[in-house]
Amino acid sequence: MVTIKDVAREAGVSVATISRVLNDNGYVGSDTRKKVMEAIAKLNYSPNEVARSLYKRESRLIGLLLPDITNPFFPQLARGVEDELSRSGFRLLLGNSDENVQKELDYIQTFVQNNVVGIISATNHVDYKIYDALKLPLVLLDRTSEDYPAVYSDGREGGRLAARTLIEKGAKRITLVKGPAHVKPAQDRFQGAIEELSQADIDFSVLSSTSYSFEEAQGWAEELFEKFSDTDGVIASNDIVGIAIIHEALKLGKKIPEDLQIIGYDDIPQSSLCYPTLSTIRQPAYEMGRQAAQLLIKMVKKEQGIEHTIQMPVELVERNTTRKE
Amino acid sequence: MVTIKDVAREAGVSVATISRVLNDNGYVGSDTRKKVMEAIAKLNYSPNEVARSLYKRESRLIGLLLPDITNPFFPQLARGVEDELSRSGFRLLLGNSDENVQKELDYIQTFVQNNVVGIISATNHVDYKIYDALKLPLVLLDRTSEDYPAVYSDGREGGRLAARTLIEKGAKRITLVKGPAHVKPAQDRFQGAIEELSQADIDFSVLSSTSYSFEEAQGWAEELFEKFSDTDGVIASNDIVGIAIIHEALKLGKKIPEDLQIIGYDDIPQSSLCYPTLSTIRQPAYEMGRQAAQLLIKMVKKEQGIEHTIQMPVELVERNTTRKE
DNA sequence: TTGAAAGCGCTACCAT
DNA sequence: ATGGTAGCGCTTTCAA
Repeated sequence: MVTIKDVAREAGVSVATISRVLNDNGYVGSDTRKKVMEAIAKLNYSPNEVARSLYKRESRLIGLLLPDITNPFFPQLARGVEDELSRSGFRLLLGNSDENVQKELDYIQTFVQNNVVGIISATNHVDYKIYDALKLPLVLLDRTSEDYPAVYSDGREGGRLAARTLIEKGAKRITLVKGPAHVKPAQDRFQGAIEELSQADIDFSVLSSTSYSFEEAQGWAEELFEKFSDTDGVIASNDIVGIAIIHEALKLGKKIPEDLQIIGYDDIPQSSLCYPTLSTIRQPAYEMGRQAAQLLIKMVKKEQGIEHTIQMPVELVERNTTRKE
Repeated sequence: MVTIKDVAREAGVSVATISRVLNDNGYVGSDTRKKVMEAIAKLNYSPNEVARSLYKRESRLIGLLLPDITNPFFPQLARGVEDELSRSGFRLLLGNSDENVQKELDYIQTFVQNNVVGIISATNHVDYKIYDALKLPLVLLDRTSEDYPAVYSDGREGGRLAARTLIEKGAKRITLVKGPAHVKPAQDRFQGAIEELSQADIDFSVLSSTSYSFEEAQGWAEELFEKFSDTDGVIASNDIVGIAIIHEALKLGKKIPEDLQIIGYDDIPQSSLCYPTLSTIRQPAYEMGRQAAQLLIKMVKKEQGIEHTIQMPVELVERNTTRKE
């Protein structure tokens, strides 16, 4: 390992001088600077971030906590975060919590132990106490909060929009699939849908799905048609479930969207690749990730007048599981 | 921040003693140990990993370099890596390279600067020189290599299997979709398929797709049917492309699998959720991630008799885009 | 404009 | 069995 001392020796100056040119502060004579630059290049030196971090008590690392990167909504978020972060030279320490408080605690702890300069958390099973004790800038992602800065999309409006769309397009016996109770955004969209549905002259039923995993989605879909076989409009708790429902409906010989309309939530990439393509409420996941990263960076830099929460708009994406006019 | 000194003061012993109980080495009297434990608990102390890392010249961090977490094959890999790594107390520094050599270099550099104890790389646009200079344990993932330890699945056999399956199931005019030339595993499966196809009495054509992105997959699908409209069997370069092809075929009114059989590659989660469900060659992505992590950990621990490469088996998953006997 | 040296929090060696 | 202390690689005073 080549250290600052080696560079100092090579350039014939002190380590203090090397540090000055590295960080571009303090006075350095132009010929001295040149010598130093040459030595750095010659030895192919790059400073040890760990030593830096120890002294300054802060690294260039940011902790990102996700429920599960394997759920197709999150890679987009993660990518948005990373792209924005790396523009400012920050790197990502990644953890999957599986909505498990213990794992969440463990990750938060190692983030702190590694001097991360801030944390972005997209978990739902949040134990507030963890975060209250934290001295670090924190941004909640895909999650509303009055207590902490947060970036999320308008779930209630999304739910309303989904319901309104199905109503307008003539569905008469709507089934609303509710997501897991502990997942806050799932509840928001559910409430929004209920609201809209309640105001309309329309029959509807609620099916409760308690997870979002691929494996179980098919189970919910089967259950849905067993319990509500005559439904002609389904508001899915998210796109994964929506796609599973398409699948199951076709298996049962239903015509989409003639017999049955389906609307999903999220607009994950595969929603435009399934058949028929899934109409859905789009959350701008990548953009949400970017915004969260931007917000966090501002907090880290202690900029003034930072937004406390950023609500992103949702949007109806009409594809082929809903009727054209 | 509470440091080892605070704990020492609280417990009325020296920092050396604290360090001993922390690392469980050297002699510590049982009552002293007890006092120390109490002080640690009382102050809610947890050691600064950065200071540790600086002294020991190695952290508990591992760098994971992926082409793009947004591609649905990779979250599985990443999760396998993480789950295995975290069992041994390691944490993940994550980077997406976009197959861009400069980004790859940047990430590798910051990995090193942060004292990572090893690197797992799943990139294809590898600049060997980067890795040659590395003093760190390195495992290549989803990638064959004679020069470095690697974990990958048997792409050639996978390609053969895909072709054999279509031939056996009676496809007569097969179209083979070739993946991007710079993606090594894509070439392996392509070669395998060519091999098998060449040995059979069968007509086939090759369509070259130069990317794997969702956005472009549809384009390849359209192109495929423009150029080879009478094909009755498609070997897709991966599942994303396979799903796009299903989609396009249905749009054109083709019956699957009667008129057209399709076989994908990877077995990403959504392949069992599309309609009809996609027959495919499964790569055990999660397991590959785990194996890579295990291998790396062994290297880090300098265990003896470590495998140099691990080839994982591929497997035909028969679903509904191929005919039943 | 430059250098010497203290110190970030920890580990490990050498004393005792 | 325990304590003192040097030193990991760096940044930042303070002096010169």
